[in-house]
Amino acid sequence: MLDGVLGPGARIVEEQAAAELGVSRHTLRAAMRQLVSDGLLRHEPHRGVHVPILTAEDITDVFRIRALLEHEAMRDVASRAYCPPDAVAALAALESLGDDAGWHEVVEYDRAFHRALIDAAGSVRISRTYAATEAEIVFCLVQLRPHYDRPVEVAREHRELLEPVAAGDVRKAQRLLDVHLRDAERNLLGSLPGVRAGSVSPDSTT
Amino acid sequence: MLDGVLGPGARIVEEQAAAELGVSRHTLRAAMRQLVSDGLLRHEPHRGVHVPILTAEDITDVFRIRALLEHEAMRDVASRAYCPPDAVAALAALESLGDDAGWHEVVEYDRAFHRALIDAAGSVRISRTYAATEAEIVFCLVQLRPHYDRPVEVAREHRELLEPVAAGDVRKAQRLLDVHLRDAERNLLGSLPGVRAGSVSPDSTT
DNA sequence: CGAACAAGATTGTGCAACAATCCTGTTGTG
DNA sequence: CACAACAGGATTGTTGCACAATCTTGTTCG
Repeated sequence: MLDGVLGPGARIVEEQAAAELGVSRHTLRAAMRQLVSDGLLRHEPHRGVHVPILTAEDITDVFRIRALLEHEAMRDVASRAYCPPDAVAALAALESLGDDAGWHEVVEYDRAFHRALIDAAGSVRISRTYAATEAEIVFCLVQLRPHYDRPVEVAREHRELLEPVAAGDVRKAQRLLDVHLRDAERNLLGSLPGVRAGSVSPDSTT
Repeated sequence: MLDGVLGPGARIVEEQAAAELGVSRHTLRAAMRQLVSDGLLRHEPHRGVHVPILTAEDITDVFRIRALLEHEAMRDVASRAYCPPDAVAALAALESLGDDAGWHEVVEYDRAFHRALIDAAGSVRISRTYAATEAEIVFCLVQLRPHYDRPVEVAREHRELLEPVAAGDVRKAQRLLDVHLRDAERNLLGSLPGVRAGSVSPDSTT
């Protein structure tokens, strides 16, 4: 629905958006309610909904709960030395990607890999929470368009991540996951503009 | 909205419920969507929403993510030796309760205590996730009405929990929290009826 | 120049209606 | 009698229009 076509901070006007999407206002409101509860939109009473502007704190916070969930899943999976088939498939897809692969493809398989790990933990509530977090993660990616490594690099890193899982080496798996997530967070924070154009608060020099 | 008046498994018919609450179907659907996203109701397309029936797996799952969130918050708070004022207040309220205090009051302050700990971790997403989990926890409590200790017992346990937090003893705080949560889970699982009356599946002896 | 005010825009909610889908009881057939 | 097809009612999903509540904006007046 808003895979990049709506800039951060953009306001969504119900009637206009409903007409654009060819649905009723009620239906649109229902859909937006869903997105608001997923954290993809912000809602203020009588002031409409708008695309949130990500701050460094937001990114840090997203990665905090992401790390929490993934570490739990990793501990669970690695302690059983269970290698999720979906993760293997995603890894294979990642490795088959050439250097000319699009950014979108890499992100897609990267997501699939991590999601496979999460789902393998066998908790519907962890999966559900991660789904919401994942939505915010791709939201970060869409807004920030960070630097990303060549597919072969990404694939190598994930293969290294999957190795100790299959071997049942919990400690090593956790350590690698920690590095992996910290790298991703740093990558995102690095591409965060210091001040977004047009939104400087002119309070001090009135 | 459904603090016990709606039994587990009960189906909610939109028109009827809307009339009862004196609101429009749209407003009711919006409210139910919210509750569904919070896990308090289940929704199946074209088949309406109904109050979920809790299984042992559900309780285990709820407590799994609850433990995850609380341990993270506990680690954060205890490592700073920070004693959340709201938790202290909740504890004081808990200690002022006599043995004749109602079940509802005890639960209320118990919730406030744990929520204070979570909020003190300073992550809006962790707080948000915990809010959803908390909703399911009280849902468990409402459905199962488990045995609960005398208020003075509950207060003592929470005071013991808060002590190492203030002292900055992360390890001890985590250990006590672990015991606390396992006890609560066991308590709930114990009060889970083996087979709920009226919903036995008559598949085997047709 | 700033505050009160009015007009317009937008959201929040309601009512009535209809298509799509599900559930249930009936009917016809072997 | 058992069973499948079918028709009817019930319920959900969506739509359109309407109006009150609230916010925003531009204007006027002191």
